[in-house]
Amino acid sequence: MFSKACEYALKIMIYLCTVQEEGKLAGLKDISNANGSPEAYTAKILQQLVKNGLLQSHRGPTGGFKVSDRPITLLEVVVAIDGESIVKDCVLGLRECSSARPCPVHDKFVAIRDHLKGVLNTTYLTDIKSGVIEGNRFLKL
Amino acid sequence: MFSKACEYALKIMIYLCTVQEEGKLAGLKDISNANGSPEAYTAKILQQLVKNGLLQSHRGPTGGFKVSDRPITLLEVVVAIDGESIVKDCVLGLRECSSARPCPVHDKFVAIRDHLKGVLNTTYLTDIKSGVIEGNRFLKL
DNA sequence: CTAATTAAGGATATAAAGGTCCGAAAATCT
DNA sequence: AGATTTTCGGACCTTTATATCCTTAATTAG
Ligand code: FES
Ligand code: FES
Repeated sequence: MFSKACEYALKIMIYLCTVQEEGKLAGLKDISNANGSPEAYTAKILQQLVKNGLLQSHRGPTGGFKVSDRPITLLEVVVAIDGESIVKDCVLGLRECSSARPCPVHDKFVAIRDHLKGVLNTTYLTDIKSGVIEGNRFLKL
Repeated sequence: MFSKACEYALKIMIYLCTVQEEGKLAGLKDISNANGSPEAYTAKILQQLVKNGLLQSHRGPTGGFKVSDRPITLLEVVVAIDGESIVKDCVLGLRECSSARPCPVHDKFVAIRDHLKGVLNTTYLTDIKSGVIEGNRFLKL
C-alpha cells in the first residue's frame, strides 16, 4: 500500500506528536528507537519531512525535530513521501485514470480510493496520538 | 497499490476472458499487444498464472493460453502474483496486524481493507469483461 | 575560542522489482 | 522424420527502493 519510507514517515510523525510538549525536540536516535526504523535511513526521511514543511529541525546540542505547529493530516504525510499516486493513478496502470477512458475495474476502485482518500484527508495526527500515549496502540514490533 | 506484474496479470486475465469462445487459445503476442505489456515479461507472468491454476497453456503451433474453466475472482489473481500482503499486512509495517496489538491507524485501515477485500473477493472476471467487449472499457494507453 | 553535539547532504552499497535474452521442450504440420 | 511454432525455464541486465557511511555545517556549552 505505502512504501517502507512512507510507513516510517507516518510513524515518525505520530511519535513526534506524542512527545510534543511546549516546543520540546526529539533527536534522531530517540525517533528511530521509538519506531524501530534504521537510524541512517530515518535521518533521510526526517530531512524530507522538514523540506516538505511537516517538521521543523534545529541543529547542535539540544537540537532535534518537532512537528510543525498546525493541524496535519495523514494525507499530507503520505503525499510528502509517496506523492499522489495512491489516490490518483489507475490501479491497472493506464496512463490516466478518468471516467472518460476508464479501465474495466475503474468504478469499483474509484469507490475504494475515495474511501481511502477520505480517511487520509480527515484523519489528523492529533486524532490518533492518544492511543499511543495511553499505551494501547503501538509503533513497533 | 498492486505491483506492475499484478497489474499486467489482471489485464491478461480480463483480456483472455473477452476472447474466450469454445476453447480458443490466445498466444503471447496477442496478449502482450492487447494490454500493452512487454512481451518477455508478460511471458513470465503467464507462466506464473499457469502454475497457480488460473490459466491453462498449450505448446506448439495452434498453442496458447486460455482461462481455466471456472469462476475466478480478482482476489485470486492478485494473491497469485502479489500474495496476501495487501489484505493482511499492517499498513505501518508492524510484524503482525491484529486487534490485540494494533498500530495507531489499525481501525481506520481495517475498514478500508475490508472494503477492498470485499470488492476483490466478489468481483468475477466474467463480471467485468463485458465493458471491454463493448469497447467502453480499456486495457491500454 | 574550542570542543562537543546534532542535523544536512553527498556518495556508496545492497536488495528487490522490472524487464530482456536465449536455448530447451513440446506440439503441429508437411 | 524434419522444419516450424509456441510455451517453459534459467540466466542475465537495468532500474528503483532501501539502507549505510562519512564529511560538512550549524549550534551550544564550557
Ligand atoms: S482508469 Fe483504472 S482505476 Fe480509473
Ligand atoms: S496493526 Fe497496523 S493496520 Fe492493523
